Amino acid sequence: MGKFYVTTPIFYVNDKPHIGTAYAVIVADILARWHKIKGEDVFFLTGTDEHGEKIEKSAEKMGKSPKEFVDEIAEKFKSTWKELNIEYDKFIRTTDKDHEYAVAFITDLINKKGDIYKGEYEGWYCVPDETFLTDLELKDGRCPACGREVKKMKEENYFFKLSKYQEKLLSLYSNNSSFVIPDFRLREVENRIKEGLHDLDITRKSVKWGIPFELDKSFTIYVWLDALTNYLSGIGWPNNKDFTELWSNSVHVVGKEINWFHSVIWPAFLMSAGIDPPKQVLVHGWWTIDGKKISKSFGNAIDPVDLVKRYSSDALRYALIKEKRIWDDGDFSEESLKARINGELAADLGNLVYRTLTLVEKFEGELEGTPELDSKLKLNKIVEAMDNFDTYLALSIIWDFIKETNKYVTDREPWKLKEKELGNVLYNLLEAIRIIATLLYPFIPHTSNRIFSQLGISASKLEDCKFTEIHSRPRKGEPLFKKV
RNA sequence: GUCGGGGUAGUACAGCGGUAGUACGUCGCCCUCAUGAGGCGAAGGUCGUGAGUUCAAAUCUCACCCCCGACACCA
Repeated sequence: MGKFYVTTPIFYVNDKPHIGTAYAVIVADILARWHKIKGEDVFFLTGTDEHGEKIEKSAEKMGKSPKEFVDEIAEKFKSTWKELNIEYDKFIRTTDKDHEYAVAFITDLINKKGDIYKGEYEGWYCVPDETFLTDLELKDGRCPACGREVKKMKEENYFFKLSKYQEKLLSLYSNNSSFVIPDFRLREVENRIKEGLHDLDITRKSVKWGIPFELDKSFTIYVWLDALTNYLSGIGWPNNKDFTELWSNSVHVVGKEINWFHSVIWPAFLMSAGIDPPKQVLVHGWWTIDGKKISKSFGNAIDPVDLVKRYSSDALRYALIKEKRIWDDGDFSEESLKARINGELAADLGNLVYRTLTLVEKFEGELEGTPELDSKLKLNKIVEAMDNFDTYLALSIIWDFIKETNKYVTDREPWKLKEKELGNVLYNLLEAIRIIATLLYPFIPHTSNRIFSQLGISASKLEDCKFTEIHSRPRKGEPLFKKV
């Protein structure tokens, strides 16, 4: 049986979940469920990144210990994912003991390889951002990220020999052109590497809230070596010996701002530790809200839980996927969400199921016939699109089939038919709906399950997406979507 | 600044060498099983600007303008 391992970024607990974080998790959930209906053995990992000075300070500001603080926020993330109907297998926290063990372990492997050295950093440091900066990076003498003052620093630090892996990384990309999806993100990273890599600082001296750096206890491990290792510790590395089967089928869903860390730094760490790189990094684009960038502080950072409560998790999931391709940027607006609920979910899909089941309930004959709609189903194209992570295209092709099915109703005018002729049309409609519900399951699982239940059947798999025989007696239920 | 993406119908996008397409919106028609749902049709674009290559350019080349992103802790 095939395996599939999908991860989301682990989210920094200094912030609440918003539409952007929710998006990465929804994409991963859709991929996970897609592989499940393909009959594969799936593992879906998400979690939270909980170390660092910012967390320490935020906790202090709220009069809490860092541990109390991160416990609370981790719960907030978990409950949000529950609202969004996210079916993850494990929620990892970087404060988990087994994760901390794995980080110490990989650090040791990298050190034994001779890739860690003590060096001296001289330059600028932005305290609130915990970031070292070069002269070039400063903007008007200030931190380019936050605009605050920087101070001159001369500090000993530990470095990872990233520069040593320049050629190896480039050959990883040329031997595996789909390592980073989409390809322009691979080129972006490739070009930057060709400009030259410099070694990476991997420790912090001033930060207490972190994993101790075993080589020198006066330091803690800085974010990337800690956070990235979650993808291994999440599936039981280093003690789980058969983690390789999952690992060789792994996909990291990440935002474009952290592509560099996942496509360059992470494989370099792994090469150093003697572990294969993940199979693929899927880089998603960003959302604007009503045309404006998501502001970190407040304002337009829409709460996904609020949207779910006012509409539904399926409506939100559908709208986010139907709005843009994964790697594109796009705009989210409640207006467009409503338009999709009314025009697509309610009118195309909901109404199709409802009108069909009304006809079925009035009909007393046999639900059997000859497949007539099967030629309209472009199953291969859907599978191909999904395998290329083009969820947008896949969903569009499924929707074409829904439209064809509605057209079939108009063309065959079942309200004028009776007996065998009517039974044949209803047979075609019910089988089409069953297949539609199956294909939509990864995207809108709750709705699919409601359709299955109205059809009187249990959930079906991708291999069942063909016209067969009907053995159940469907019963009409509530409309799937109400207009808003 | 360097690198990358983009600029196509009112809006969102696809097409990437051979008579400009899809969805939504707008307008008209048909249907009545259905959630005022469904189906059909029409209007609407000098494809960012300028030059070049070609029998032929949204598509290739060059220059320019504008928008967005990455540049080492923004999902």
